[in-house]
Amino acid sequence: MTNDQRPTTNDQRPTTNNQQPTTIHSMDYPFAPIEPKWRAVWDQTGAHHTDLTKPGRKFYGLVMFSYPSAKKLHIGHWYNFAPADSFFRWKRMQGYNVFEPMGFDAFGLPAENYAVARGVHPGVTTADSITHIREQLQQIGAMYDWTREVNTSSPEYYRWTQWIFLQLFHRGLAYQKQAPVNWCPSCQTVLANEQAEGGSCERCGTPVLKRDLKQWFFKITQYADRLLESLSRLDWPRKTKIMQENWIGRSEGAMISFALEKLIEGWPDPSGSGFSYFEIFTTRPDTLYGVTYMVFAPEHPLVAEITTPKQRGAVETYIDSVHRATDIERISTEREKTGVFTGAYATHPLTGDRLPIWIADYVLMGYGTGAVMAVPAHDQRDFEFARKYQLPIRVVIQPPGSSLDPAFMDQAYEEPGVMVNSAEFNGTASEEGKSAVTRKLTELNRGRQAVTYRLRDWLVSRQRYWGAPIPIIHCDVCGLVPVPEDQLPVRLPENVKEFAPKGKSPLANLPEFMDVECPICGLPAKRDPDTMDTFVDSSWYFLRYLSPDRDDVAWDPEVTKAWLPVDQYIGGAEHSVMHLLYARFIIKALYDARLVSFDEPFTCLRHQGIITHKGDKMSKSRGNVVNPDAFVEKYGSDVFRMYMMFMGDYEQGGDWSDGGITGIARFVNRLWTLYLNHAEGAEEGEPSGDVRYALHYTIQHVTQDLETLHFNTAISRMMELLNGLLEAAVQPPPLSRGVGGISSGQGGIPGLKIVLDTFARLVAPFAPHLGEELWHMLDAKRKETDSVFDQPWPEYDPAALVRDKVTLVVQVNGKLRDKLEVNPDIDQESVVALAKMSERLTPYLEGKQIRKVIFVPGKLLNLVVG
RNA sequence: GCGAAAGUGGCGGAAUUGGCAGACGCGCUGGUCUUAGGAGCCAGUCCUGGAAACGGGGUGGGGGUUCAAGUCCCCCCUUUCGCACCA
Repeated sequence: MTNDQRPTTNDQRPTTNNQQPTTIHSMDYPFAPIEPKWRAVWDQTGAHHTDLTKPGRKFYGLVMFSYPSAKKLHIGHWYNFAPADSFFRWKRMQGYNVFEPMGFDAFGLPAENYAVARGVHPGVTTADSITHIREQLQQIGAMYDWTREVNTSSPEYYRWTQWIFLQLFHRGLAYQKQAPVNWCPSCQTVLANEQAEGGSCERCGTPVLKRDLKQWFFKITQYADRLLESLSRLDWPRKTKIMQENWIGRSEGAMISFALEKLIEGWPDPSGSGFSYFEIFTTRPDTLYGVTYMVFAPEHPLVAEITTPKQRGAVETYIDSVHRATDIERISTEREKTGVFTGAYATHPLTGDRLPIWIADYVLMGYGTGAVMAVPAHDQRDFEFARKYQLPIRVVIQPPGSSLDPAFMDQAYEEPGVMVNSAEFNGTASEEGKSAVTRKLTELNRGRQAVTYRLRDWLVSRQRYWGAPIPIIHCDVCGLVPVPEDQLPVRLPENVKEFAPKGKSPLANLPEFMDVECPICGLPAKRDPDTMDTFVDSSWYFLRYLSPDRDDVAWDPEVTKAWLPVDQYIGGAEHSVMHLLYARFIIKALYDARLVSFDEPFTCLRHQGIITHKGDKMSKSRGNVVNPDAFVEKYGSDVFRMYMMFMGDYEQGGDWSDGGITGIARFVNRLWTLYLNHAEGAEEGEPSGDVRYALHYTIQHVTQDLETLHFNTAISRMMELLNGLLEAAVQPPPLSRGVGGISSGQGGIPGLKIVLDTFARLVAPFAPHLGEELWHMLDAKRKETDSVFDQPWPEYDPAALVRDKVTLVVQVNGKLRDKLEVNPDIDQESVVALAKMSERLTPYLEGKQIRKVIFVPGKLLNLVVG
């Protein structure tokens, strides 16, 4: 960015006498009548109703739908929705057929907790909230196609959520299993792993407990590799992709079989040796010779089988204490590792050594096989444990150029090195050793190459009322029986009195809900009392937006094929893992079932930043919540939304301050005043000179900035244009002013009409009501039903951006010493000649030798002298 | 501990490929109009010396590369976010 390109800078302008404005009537932009007027017109003309049967150049613009957990739309919603709408409106003016839907993620704990707190049925409070929020949403003036609104808590919607569950069930992707799961004692329900990050409930912050319960899972782990692999095809923030990668947590290594010293029923004995085998996963098969003991997770099913009578008491006491600990305590890395010996031994697959088997809480049942080989010399956790319980430490990887003595080690050596004490592998580099050892184990049928993931299956059942009932019937004879599709939806009973959480689903206490006939055998059977995780609802809402009224299918295949995937998805980064990963999984599963023709739902994703207030996240408890309504009422919706865009980088977020909004209000007033005074009778014809340059400069930059969601700088560029126009229109400046300014050379501005028409179109996506109003002010013949949003987005003419004079910076020894007004394609020789003549440069050049000349055409000359 | 991003005036924030640091806005100062001004308009506003012209310094700290560094490299500090015994 160089000054000479700035349309409004005029640093060489001579001071002029103050000339009083003659035509400016200062008055405030009357948003109060104007904004509702245009909203009514848009409603009337169906301006925001997208004809989905004629996609044309389609553009599916999506924001994360709102969560009616309270009655109010908060500033975070505005910050997500309003700038996103500006982007989508711009797309529309670029000629895209834009579809911008809105709906309500109305099921779930927050909505239910809100209802419970007030003793009212969640259906009532939700409907109430939706009514209020919809009104507030309408104030934004966004292009929402309200004819396609969805509400995930309506039977018309959750019927199809249940249908999707059944599709997964039929494909073996929805299954029930008994497992230690996260239990939130406050919400009285189980949670998915993603919702219990760090051991606390994602909703209420309560530490979660482990409970062994039978629950429904979606087999997302089956898609781990594909979820990982197709990330590379997505235009998503790098950070979001990394988070998903980390969450999936692929790691390569080996599965290795260790023999027990006895035979246990149900456990493999492939060699018929009379001993059972168990597997462990390791990423370091090269350290296999350094194993000195084995560790099982306390929950490991073999523990009960192998524990010797002598150790039984200690083992049981230990397991008990582990179960009482919350996950927070258990996973804290601060805490010293604890464990206990089981009395049992395993046999090393290569050396035949006896290895004591311990249980310890640092081994997690949910990862790998729930058992590990312990190599204290080369794994810090094993090292700490071995030191504490005086277990042997055996060095098998030697660091380059030195040797390790276990007696003097104060931490494990985890880096690569050379294998030692490893029989035939001695001297092998550890990296190479990984595959060499795995190969040997494979030959001996005692191991294999393997990949494991951190990702766990998605636990989807919830012991709560306000959700979509799981469409499964439990029959003593037939087992798990899917509810026949023609019987969907399984309606959530409405006349429930006690929906507060009690540890099991409130539905379990309703015989009229629970008791059914088995659809297969006709005998009495029970419904599943649990409801689905809300993230199931939100994993497919973008499909339903396209066919919200269809009661024969979940979505219209033709329309879906034409409109999806979503072209631009905008929402909070807090959904980087959960919602976005779940939705990707559901879409891939539906793709495999040939129910959709795309396997990634969101081609391009961006996150808005977070708006803080006084440095903190806004929250009721901090008392720093900014109420958008107050500002909308005072300044109007356009000013409010533009200020949010102007505050800073959209993807960065920022700190709210009341003061700054006046800057935008002034801008809008000044712009409005300009049109008020000049719209009528503005000079026809083509703009020329500096005005033409400034206009095209603005078009270029606003366009570029919108492309990258840099709303703040786009608005700055428009402010510069306005400042320049006001100066030119109000005070015809002397001819001699600097190149940067707008000068007409006469009283008026030639081509002002075109300038104003273009400006109205530029500002329209940012301030839709204002844009519409300004555009209509320009031509009395324009009907109310004509819309600026049906006008083409202005295009800049590169020729208009070519200047006949540019400011060339002259440096001496890298320091700025002069500026020259020159022809842009002037050559080095001429510039040096000009520089030598410059009086300002004389003191720096006199008596010196020019040793080097650096010339950047049209920009800079640097003379190195000495 | 690991991973990612960021640190620029009183404040929010701008600055293609390294090429005029501080655009735009808030706030502040002075002026103007006014019964009044917390409205509008005009001028000024990184720090520092100077009446000015014009100098000197300056993008978290330290070093380096370069004619030239907010931007590239190395070390350090701080903040935010994410993950956190994942074998």
